[in-house]
Amino acid sequence: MKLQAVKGTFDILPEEQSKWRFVYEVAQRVLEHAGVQELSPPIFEHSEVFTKSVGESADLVVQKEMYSFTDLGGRSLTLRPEFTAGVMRAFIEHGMQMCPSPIKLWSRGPAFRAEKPQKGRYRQFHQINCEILGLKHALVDAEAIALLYQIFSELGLKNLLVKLGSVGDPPDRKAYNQYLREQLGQVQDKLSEVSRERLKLNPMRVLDSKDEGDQAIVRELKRPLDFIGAEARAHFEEVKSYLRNWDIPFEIDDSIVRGLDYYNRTAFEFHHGDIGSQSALCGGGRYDGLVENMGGPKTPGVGWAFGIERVLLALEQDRAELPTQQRLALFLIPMDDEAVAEVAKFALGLRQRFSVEHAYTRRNPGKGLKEADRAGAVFAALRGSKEREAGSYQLKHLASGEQITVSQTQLADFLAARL
RNA sequence: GUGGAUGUAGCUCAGUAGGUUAGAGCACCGGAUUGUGGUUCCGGGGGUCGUGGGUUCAAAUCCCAUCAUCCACCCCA
Repeated sequence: MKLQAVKGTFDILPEEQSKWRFVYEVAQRVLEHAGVQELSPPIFEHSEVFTKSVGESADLVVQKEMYSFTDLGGRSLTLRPEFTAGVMRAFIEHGMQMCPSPIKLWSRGPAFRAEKPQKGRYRQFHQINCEILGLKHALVDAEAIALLYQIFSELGLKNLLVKLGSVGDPPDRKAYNQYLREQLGQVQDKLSEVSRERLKLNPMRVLDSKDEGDQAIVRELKRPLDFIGAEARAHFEEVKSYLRNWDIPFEIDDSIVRGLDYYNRTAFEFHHGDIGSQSALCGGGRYDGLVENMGGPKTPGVGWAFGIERVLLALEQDRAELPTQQRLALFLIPMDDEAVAEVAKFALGLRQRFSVEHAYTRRNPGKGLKEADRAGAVFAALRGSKEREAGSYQLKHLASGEQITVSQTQLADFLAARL
């Protein structure tokens, strides 16, 4: 059988690297300018790190999508399906609650879920994650959203849709779930099969149903927002007023829900108009109970993560200008055997300042220049017996064809002036 | 997990009423052109037609299975 990448995984090829770096660089700049520090947790953790964090209702769904294995020491380990749990574990393990609040942490890298692959949905995918811990203020929720908005804007994304909602505090959710069970329970036989299933596990997910019959029923019901308590409502209003004040456009989604138990109050998603069924670029929200759930000190927090694959898809869809590979500055062409060693040594010195490649065997000028073109070089420099006598190179600007003789001692400075 | 589409050269794709040696464009290599490139012209290499079975005198083509990709659903920490 021919070897190939595992289902749902892919190679990032050399010509694609620059756009990935672009996303990392923009995110890093925006986040670090805001005092967010990078924390890199391991790619795998004890399985309990993830099972503890997700809560019970999600167990069934979530566990079968995790890549878990037993190592040689008999430990049950899991490849991270997301960043939050690992970051929280690190936060607790290193006693970071002692740091001045808020503690802002970001992470990047691959994560793993055993889902059925599709465009924009892979088994190894890549995320940039951000958590702001230690404060309950609405200002922090707004800042988290603002950071994300700034990253997406600087990347050049258009057609962005920011959806904002609130899932309230735990008692509010309990009350709403109770309400849904009562209301939907009465019309159970009119619901789609999928929704009946959801009704058992997580009634709020019925609101997401795409079935038209379900939608008709759901439209008559009260929304999660109708159930949130006074404090959560005040918090929500405050988040909105910050965002308005900062000119960050958003729309209220009164039925926004979260798959996991640990979320409370603010929940948000960023969507992009047209990248197929996987339109969510990012999800995030507040999770005041999480750190405590995981055995740490009571610590409020807000976080988000976005998927790089989907953001790149969205950028392509928007025809955003992405940086291309950095061009090679100079390609050295040895025209006789003696020159091969000369250009190789010359290149070593020049590489302190420029990107320089050379041919590894003798070339006649025609071949050499063709090769320089293919390497994408800005300049080519030819070296043969005449140049050796003069201690020089024939330096050629490939785009214009302009060519001059430059002494080898001055070539670096000449290049620096012209690039 | 459910339903559907697709799979032929490195890439994009032709090629099926089953029938010599499976094609094109791009890319690659060589030559025209041994001290000056990108154009042009000529030539060349590269395929067990995703894989495995089956039907047949004969399969890229028909049937079954399997793997992979894509689309919708599902899920989405």
